[in-house]
Amino acid sequence: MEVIRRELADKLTGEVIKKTEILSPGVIAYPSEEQFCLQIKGRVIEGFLRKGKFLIIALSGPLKLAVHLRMTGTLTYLKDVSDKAVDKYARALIYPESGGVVCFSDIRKFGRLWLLQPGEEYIAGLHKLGPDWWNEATPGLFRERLISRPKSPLKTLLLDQGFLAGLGNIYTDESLYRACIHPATTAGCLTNSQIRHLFKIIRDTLAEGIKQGGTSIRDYRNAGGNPGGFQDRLLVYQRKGKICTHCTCIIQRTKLAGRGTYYCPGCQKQKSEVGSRKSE
DNA sequence: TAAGGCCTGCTC
DNA sequence: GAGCAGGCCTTA
Repeated sequence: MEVIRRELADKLTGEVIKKTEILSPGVIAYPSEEQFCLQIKGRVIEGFLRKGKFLIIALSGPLKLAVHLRMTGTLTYLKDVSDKAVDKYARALIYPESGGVVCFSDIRKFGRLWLLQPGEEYIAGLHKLGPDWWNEATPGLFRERLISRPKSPLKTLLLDQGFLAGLGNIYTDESLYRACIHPATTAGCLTNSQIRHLFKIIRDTLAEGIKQGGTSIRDYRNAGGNPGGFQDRLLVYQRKGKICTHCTCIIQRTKLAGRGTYYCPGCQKQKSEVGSRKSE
């Protein structure tokens, strides 16, 4: 989402919204489709913010357009408005006055848009988000929050958007692998130096993902409609049965916090027994 | 905290 | 046909 935010900010800041087409019922979470189209028309796009996995488009008024892509959503800016350019999973189209179209597509129909007045941020659940991993988190804050939930497994905490916002399943597994920490390790088991190390690894992993333009295992596309490159750099995620890049173990897949979870049984030892890598 | 639900498509 | 998928909400 950070990749998309940056691209859209470059292309669309200062544009005026001419009209909107809703192609799939239910894609507008709030307000009604009719009110959404009515209220958004003529607004100036003033800026692009992000909180966790939400994109927040600041509009004149002031209004906020919040977008969540969930699993398979994409938000692309197309210069060509013809039907050929808009894919069959397009759910909503937003037309800037100067041409082109912003296309919200979503195979699984989980993604949603909200048009919010000041004070209505809670309707999209924005108030439940913890500090953002990229913009707001600090090692001290991370430590403080880990201490408050000592019995929770790290996999659960890192995926919890109310704990700290922005990490999904891929970045969680990749970060824990890179930090040599088993995903079931409980927060209370970490030493201060491990906390600082994990914090740095998570930020580095996010930085690499952003630099690579995101992770396109299947459906993710950036705002230009192009795939990212981080999927080629994944070290554990979706590598079940393959050999660990650091030891001779086979990458395992299990289920934790209700999600498919990949780890190396050699590098990521369970709980109090923390793994290590001589090469690092 | 775990499971089910929302949806569709892909892989095995 | 079964199981899985970059997420998150509701219910039990």
